[in-house]
Amino acid sequence: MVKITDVARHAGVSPSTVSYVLSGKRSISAGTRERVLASIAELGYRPHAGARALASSRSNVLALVIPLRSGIHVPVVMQIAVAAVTAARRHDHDVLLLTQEEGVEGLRRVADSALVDALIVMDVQMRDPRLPMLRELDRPSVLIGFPADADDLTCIDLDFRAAGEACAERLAGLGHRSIALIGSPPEVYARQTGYAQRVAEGFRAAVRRHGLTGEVYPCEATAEAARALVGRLLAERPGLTGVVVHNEPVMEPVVRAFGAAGRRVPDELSVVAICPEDLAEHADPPLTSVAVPADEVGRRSVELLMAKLGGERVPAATLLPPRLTARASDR
Amino acid sequence: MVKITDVARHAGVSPSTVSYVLSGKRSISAGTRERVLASIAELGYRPHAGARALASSRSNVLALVIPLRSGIHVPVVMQIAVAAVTAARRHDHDVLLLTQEEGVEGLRRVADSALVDALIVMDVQMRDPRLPMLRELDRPSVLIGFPADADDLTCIDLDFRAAGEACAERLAGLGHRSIALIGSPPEVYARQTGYAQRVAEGFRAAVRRHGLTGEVYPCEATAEAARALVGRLLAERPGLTGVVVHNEPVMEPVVRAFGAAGRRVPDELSVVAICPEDLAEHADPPLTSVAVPADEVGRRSVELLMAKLGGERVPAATLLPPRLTARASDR
DNA sequence: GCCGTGAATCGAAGCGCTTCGATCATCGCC
DNA sequence: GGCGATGATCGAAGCGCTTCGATTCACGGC
Repeated sequence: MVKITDVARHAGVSPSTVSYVLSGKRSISAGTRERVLASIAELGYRPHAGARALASSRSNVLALVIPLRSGIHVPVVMQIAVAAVTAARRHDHDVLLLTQEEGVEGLRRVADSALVDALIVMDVQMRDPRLPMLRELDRPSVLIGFPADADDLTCIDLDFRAAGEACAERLAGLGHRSIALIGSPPEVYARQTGYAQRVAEGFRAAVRRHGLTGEVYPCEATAEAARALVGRLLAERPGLTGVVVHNEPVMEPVVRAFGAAGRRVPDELSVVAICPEDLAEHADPPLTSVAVPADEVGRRSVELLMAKLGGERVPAATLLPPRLTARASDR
Repeated sequence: MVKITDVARHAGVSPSTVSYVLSGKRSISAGTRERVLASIAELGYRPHAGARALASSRSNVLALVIPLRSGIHVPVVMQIAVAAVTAARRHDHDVLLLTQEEGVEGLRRVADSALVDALIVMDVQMRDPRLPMLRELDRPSVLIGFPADADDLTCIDLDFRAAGEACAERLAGLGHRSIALIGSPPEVYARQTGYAQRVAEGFRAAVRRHGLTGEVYPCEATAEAARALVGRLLAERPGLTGVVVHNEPVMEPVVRAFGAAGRRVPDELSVVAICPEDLAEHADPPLTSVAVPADEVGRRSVELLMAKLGGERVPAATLLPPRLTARASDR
């Protein structure tokens, strides 16, 4: 293994000079910098991560806690994770993967052992047991999702309330009077996951404001459940002309089931989805949708953490505004 | 921050004794051990990860490289990742997440900087550019997937050839004479991803052995593509009575499309899938399938690495035998 | 009663890096 | 022409842990 003293000797400088070349924390003459960098390249030197962490009390690693629960759409989680890793690398950091299962204790472990400098926690619940721990930790964190009592914690997410609202508004604007929201699986509402409730709230608010008929229907994330629900809607809500779907695995089966019952999309039924952009684009027909900006959530979580690590103050709440893209599923 | 000297003082022993209590590398009297453990608990001591890594030249972190490519089923990747993290924790290790994007250079970086002790590389291609690097690295690695030239590298995966064979065998055993394999998207074959080719090989071998009619049909991972392909099969292969599907997003649309064309599953068409167990179970009808054992792959990758880190010799190839579970989609 | 042996513990060195103060040369300025 | 500033570099301390002798003590065998 080649170490900093090897580089120093090879370049004819002291180890501290090599360190300063690498960190840029003191000025170094151009000539010396060149020589040192050349030696580093020639010898293939990589600073020892542990030694660096020990001396600088910075590990350059972020923790990312991913959810394991049912009812959440796995590709979105993955997309956030990949975006976070990519963003972290741009800031010369790496990402340590933790599962929900590790719980509160896991957060304390990686923080107290100085394994990580900061934490990103996904799928935060309204009353999340991890919040007290995150508050008392000496390391910065960012929550993806909004708990009931966020106050001093830094949170980020799509503004799901506004998203639900925007979808209902869209249908109202197109003249629909009887609409429905096909939402997350019942267990997601049951465990007080903020985003599902907020979509429903926003939806209901717009329904009220426009004097529409509109209900919220939770739905299991299976094609079968989707078909069953569509059957029920056809029976109970004969005048239904517009549907908002916020449940990825169910979107295509819903469109198909309505079609099979003679309610073709978009001619006899308008559909608006809340889902990742690519899913809406590649659907048949392409769906008018509010994008779930997973990439942006992942990337900005990291950027918030970097700012905090740099001593900057950041806004406590980052609510990404919904962007609705009109496609071929409504009229 | 509480450190080992604090614990030592509190327990009335030397730091080295605390260290030996924790590592178990030397014998410690029961009384001393008790006292030290009590002090650790009382003070809430956590060894500093960086210091430990520096002194012991072990970081207790594994790298996991996940794929980003299209055509691979995201939930399987996630399942492997979660299983790997869970298994790693059981062995007191953590997992660092890397993306394919980091490439060969990323592997060298985390290995040479001693950030990780060992590596797991997913989605290995037949001729994978990362192989030479992995060979010359001084750290152990495990590949998920089999490259063309694996020789000294440790690899693990489902035996996809045997899986393809088992599915065709199953249909042959039920008396079907004209069958098809609906496979991965064309780009997956094009980039020489071993598993897709191996399923096809196994399928063809069984077809030949039983004198069946059987072809392989790549298929994009969209419902639309599935319906188009089913249309084509109905036209080109009127005598078709059995189908093997190895393409998760397409399974349900295929069953539906055949059903819509009057070829109900299982009465007029038998379907056998290669997919994760839960997907097959929750399909409608539940599908006879060979399980893709993502959990086991993740878990055993970690166990192989742990064995290697412990100096044990491990088999170069671990081919998990396919397990076919009969359900309601064939007869 | 002495010695060898093994168990239990300690002290000190050292892992590879960062960082702080000190040193020394250079420079512009009054 | 001397002086404070500024820039460039060095040396040494120290980050918190593991590990390698060395030391001490108790005990059994002869």
